[in-house]
Amino acid sequence: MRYWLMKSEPGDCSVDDLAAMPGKTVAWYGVRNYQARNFMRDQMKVGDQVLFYHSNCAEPGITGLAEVSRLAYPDQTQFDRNSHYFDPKATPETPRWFNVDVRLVKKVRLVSIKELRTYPELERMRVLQKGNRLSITPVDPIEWEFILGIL
DNA sequence: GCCAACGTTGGC
DNA sequence: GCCAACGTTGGC
Repeated sequence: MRYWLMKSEPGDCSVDDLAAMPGKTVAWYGVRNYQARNFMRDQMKVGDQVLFYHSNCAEPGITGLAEVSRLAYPDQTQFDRNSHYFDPKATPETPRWFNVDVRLVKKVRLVSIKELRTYPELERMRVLQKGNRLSITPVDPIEWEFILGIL
């Protein structure tokens, strides 16, 4: 089993939005970065554990624990002409973008990026590295355990 | 709103 | 295949 951190803009889908979804589950559509896509398509398994992270907002940080609830399948928005995520180069026969489903396990207290930076144990986390923009990053099991310990 | 960092695009 | 230009991300 692997561990991940997945960024979501709260204006788009906050942890409370996720909690209100049927089955507390959301399709993680809209990823248009190949590295992030490859993580979902090639590595994520049902049951993988996820840190749900609010990005691009007033208080960025971890706000929930979640898990992968469905293996990657073609992102439906790539075929939708009216979608912001429409990709003219993608076809149902040769889809380019994939997404998993993510289910909220539980909401947690906000662990801000500022707080995360205070722990030497977490200084190697991808999300804390300068210039990091990747919306999906692997989390070391040691880091996962440490974070569970401070919730 | 700023801007550094990074990814993608496309002309050559 | 190079690389300048452009677009996006996301903390601040």
